[in-house]
Formats: sequence, structure tokens, C-alpha cells
Amino acid sequence: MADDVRVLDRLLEITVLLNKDMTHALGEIGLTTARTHLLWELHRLGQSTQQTLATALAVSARNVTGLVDALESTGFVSRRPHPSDRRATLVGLTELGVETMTRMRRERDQLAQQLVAGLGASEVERLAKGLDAVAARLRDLATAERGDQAAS
Amino acid sequence: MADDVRVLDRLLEITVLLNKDMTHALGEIGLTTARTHLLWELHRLGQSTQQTLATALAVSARNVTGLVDALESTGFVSRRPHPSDRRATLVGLTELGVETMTRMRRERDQLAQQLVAGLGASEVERLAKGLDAVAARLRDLATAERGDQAAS
DNA sequence: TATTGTTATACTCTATAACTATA
DNA sequence: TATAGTTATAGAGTATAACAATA
Repeated sequence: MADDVRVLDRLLEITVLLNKDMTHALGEIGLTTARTHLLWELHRLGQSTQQTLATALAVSARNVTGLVDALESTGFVSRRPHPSDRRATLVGLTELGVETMTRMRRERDQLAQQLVAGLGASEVERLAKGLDAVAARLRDLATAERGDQAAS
Repeated sequence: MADDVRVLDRLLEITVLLNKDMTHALGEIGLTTARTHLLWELHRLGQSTQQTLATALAVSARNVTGLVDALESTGFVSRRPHPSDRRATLVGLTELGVETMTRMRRERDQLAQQLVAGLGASEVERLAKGLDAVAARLRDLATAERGDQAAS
């Protein structure tokens, strides 16, 4: 098999395996990937309106309502009225939410180490650079597609 | 950022971008990732029972019924009775199904080339090897998890 | 008039359980 | 008794459209 196809094949395999690993781990603490994605953004952005979250997640406002409903009822986030805009709602991490994010960051670092266990430091660096290049190409392709769409 | 975390971060980003790219492309020909996954397996295995497909996709029998229903009504696969086991159904690619798979294989090869455009041949080879190692580690982790489960 | 979030509705993927027809 | 596939039911993620409250 040609090396370029091998790269894509491995990436697709890793996609599936990573997804399974994470879904499994999250299931044990009552989270799903979509909800966790929202938690990460909230952790990154700090307290935010649902609109902001919808934009950050590139997802519909309705979708955010559902995710926040679920996360609120399981105690990871809380809603409070926006102080100056009475249309808006501010969503923030609860204590449980913050703890969970802290633990997940640690687990992410652990997984990151495990993934490259057995590779030397210089190999890891090369791998990171290779993946940077691939990610950049993919971003370009996405941009080009959006351009096509706009033109049509 | 440490290189190991950089590797994981890039992999996660690539996962998302690849998924978007493929979902978008598939949407234009009336397919979804789940249905396409089934088509790939069918292409690989040849005509198969739904049981076989359920096992190959690691998914419930009910799920396969739904996917085959959808693919049949859109003309990508057809069902016919199993010649010797009257309980079973054989699913096969239609002409459209075969054409689609042929085209998709070509597009996959094209995408594979684009992803590593700008990298030299030896870099691509190194990248492939690095990803081989990462995929192997992930497979190990999945196996270890299954072992834990069995033990608990 | 535009924006925020919700209700209403719908589609896809997924699962388990019960059931039918066959082995 | 076990297996292949279906019907029934349910939950999660996603989308669009209509609507109420507010800007």
C-alpha cells in the first residue's frame, strides 16, 4: 500500500479507536462526546451565552438548548440570567463541572503520553510536525469547499 | 505545548476535520457515514447476510435492518433470499452501489495524496510509521480495557 | 427589525426486548 | 433450543421553522 493511503487509513482507524476510547470513558461519568465538547468550550471561554456556545460549537441554537438542559439536570453546568440583556442566559460550569474538566485534562495528558509511548522524543516531534502539516492541509480543503459553495 | 499533547490535539482536530469533509462529500450523493461504512464492508466482504454485516460493523442487528432499508430505498443495495437458509437475507451492492464504491475509492486516494502534499516521500513514510505505532498503542489500550471489564 | 432562547417537529444512528419464521 | 430478521420502543444528536420576550 502506498504510504499516502497508509497515512489516511491509519488516521481513519485512529479516529474510530479514539472515539471508542473516549465514549467509553465518558459514559462512566455520565457524559457524552457532544456534552463534553460543550464543557470544553465553556472551560475555554468561561461563562458564556448559549448563542456564543452555538457559534463556538458550530451547531444550532436549538441543539445547545438540549445539551445545556441535559448538563444542567446532571449538575455539570448552571444557567443564570444575563445581567444586562434580559433575552440572554449565561451558562457556567458548576463545581462538579470544574472538577470534571480538571480531571479530564489530566486524563488527556495521560492518554497523550500513552499514545506515543515507545517512540523517541525526536520521533514524537517529527510526528507532531507531520500532523501539523496534515491538519493545515485539511483546513485549506475546508476553506476551499466553503469558497466553492459561496460561488455556486 | 509538549509534543505528546500536540500529537493528540492534532489527531483530535484531524478527526473532526476529516469527519466534516467526508460528511459533506457524502451528503451530496445521498449517503451518511453509517450507511457508507456498511457499503465499504459489503464491498470488502461481497454479498453478505445482515448478521454478518452486524458483526463486521460491531453494531446491533436492528441497526443493520435500518441501514439496509435506507440503502435499499435509495438504490445502493438490494436484498434477496438466502438460497439455503430461509431465515436469512443476502444483501448485495447494486450497479449504483458498485459504481459509487469505485468512485469513492478513487476519491479516497485523491484525498490521501492531498493530505500529504508538501511533504517529501521520506517524511510521508515516517509519518505512516508513527501513525502505525499510535494505532497499535490504541489497539492495546482497547484490549486492556476489555480485559478490565471481563475481570470486574 | 433583529436577536435570544424555547417549543414543535422531524430525521439519523444507536440500543434492548419481544416476536415470527426457520434451523 | 438457537438463530435471522423484524416490529416496538427509547434516547441522543442534529436540523429547520415558528414564536415570545427583549433589544
